Amino acid sequence: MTNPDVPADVPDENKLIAERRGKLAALRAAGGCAFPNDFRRDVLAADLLAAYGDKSAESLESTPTRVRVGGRMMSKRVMGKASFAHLADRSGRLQLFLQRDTLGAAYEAFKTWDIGDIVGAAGTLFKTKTGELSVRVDELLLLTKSLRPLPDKWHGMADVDMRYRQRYVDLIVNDDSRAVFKTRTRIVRYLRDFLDAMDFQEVETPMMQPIPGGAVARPFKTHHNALDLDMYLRIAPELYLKRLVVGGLERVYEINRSFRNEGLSTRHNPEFTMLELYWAFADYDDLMDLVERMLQGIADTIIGTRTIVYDERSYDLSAAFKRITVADAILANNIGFESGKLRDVEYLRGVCDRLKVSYKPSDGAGKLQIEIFEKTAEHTFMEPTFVYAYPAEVSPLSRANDADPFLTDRFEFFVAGRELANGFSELNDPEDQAARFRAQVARKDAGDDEAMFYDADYIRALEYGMPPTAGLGIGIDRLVMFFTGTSSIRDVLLFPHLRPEAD
RNA sequence: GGGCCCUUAGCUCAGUCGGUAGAGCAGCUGGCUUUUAACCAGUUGGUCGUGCGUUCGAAUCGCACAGGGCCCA
Repeated sequence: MTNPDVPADVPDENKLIAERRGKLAALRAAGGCAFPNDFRRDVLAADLLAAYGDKSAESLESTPTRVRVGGRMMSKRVMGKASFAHLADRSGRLQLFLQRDTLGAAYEAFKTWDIGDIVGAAGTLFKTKTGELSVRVDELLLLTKSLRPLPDKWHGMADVDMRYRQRYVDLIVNDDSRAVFKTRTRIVRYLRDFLDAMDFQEVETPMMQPIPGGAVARPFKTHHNALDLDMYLRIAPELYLKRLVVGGLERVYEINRSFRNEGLSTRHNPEFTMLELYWAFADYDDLMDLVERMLQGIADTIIGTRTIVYDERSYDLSAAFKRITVADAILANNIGFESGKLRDVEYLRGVCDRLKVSYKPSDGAGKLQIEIFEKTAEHTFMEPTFVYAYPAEVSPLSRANDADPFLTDRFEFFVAGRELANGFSELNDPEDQAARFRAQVARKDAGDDEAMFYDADYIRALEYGMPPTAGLGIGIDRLVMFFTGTSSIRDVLLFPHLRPEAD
């Protein structure tokens, strides 16, 4: 019953693991290689199912097909002198049929193998009585012994905490988890193809920055020893990408991580992936059209339909997306709001008080408008909607509107009540930009630790002249959430950040 | 940060009124040459998240802590 080869020096270890460790020890003791790396497979499960799944049992018998397959054993059914097992490789699953009469000693060995072991097998294709394409195996090898038991084959791994902490187990066991990450990869691939086709150049800019810029957020701080220099993990690549536009790279983009020192939630991870692109000789109207085409393209190409179901609601991406100004959104969602007082600081403070929204004495009408907007309007945008004409006060990098400099030519894009994208015509007036940086520094001095730093080199770059440019940021994690129907950002991050595991 | 809920075998979960801990899967032993949540018989496995308390007696009641989930800010 108990295996005599179980080592004595792991007394506290789980019995199931000890059992498997004993089998591995026996394998080593028998000589030969316990972890061989000379088995080569010549085909994947899914390719076989696609090519031969529809063939009749007779045609498979009359023209025998030899295959070599390998993967993780996911199930094992021993019926005396014959057995079935399912093998999973990166493409899918395939059934093996094993008989003592053909395999001999290897068959007896197989009976001691465990679910989770990595095996290699060779044989010929056939169909079982129930019509499942299978391999009649005549060569069988154990390639990697698995020491830890996998979760219940039927229920899988349900504990969400464990799914995030031990993603490798989640990926082995949960097909839909694997599918989400496959879709994520394809969406990112699509975005690159889309932009490459428009002659955008993909670049990589610093993630460690002496002056963090490009967004309003609290940064992570770190230190470079050799330079004895405090540095920050970037909160956005924006200012570096626009330096490149100054340098003549008229169409650039970057898809990579930014870092913000904020709390964790179902919508926030401290590191997250953003697409940022900068497009010279274009404005924010062009960006809205581009976002529309991008999302429709993802729907068509990756999802296969423009009707996206998210959180039990369906969203049709076919029609042109709605467009509404921040001011109109406030008026539409605050009954009795006096439209003539949208820029009246005292009036806006009164509205904030009624809404129990906190604000700072230094907040102007623009900032107060956004507080009211975020509290009352933002979550109402279920259908895909561009909200535009953001106040200059909260848009320190956006170009002022020509007709009304209180506003900027900026939009944010919402769907399912969540912000997915932020775009604007870029501020390329170096004197205006310098003044806005000074205003941000004043906020920082007043205690706003999310306010921006003054970036003198960025001003210097603008002074060489940046062409009229439009810039866009898209949160890739949230985008993937929307298209995969997942409700937590942790479901679209392979290794989301969690509190450290207790001992 | 606040409120509510969860934590029991490797996994998925039961556990009544406070009275010495249960199932299925996995494992182990035996049987079974076309099964597919294979089947049949037998069987091993527990710091009931951690600590303190109430009690003759705590998985169960109370308090604190840890981790997680949902809602709110």
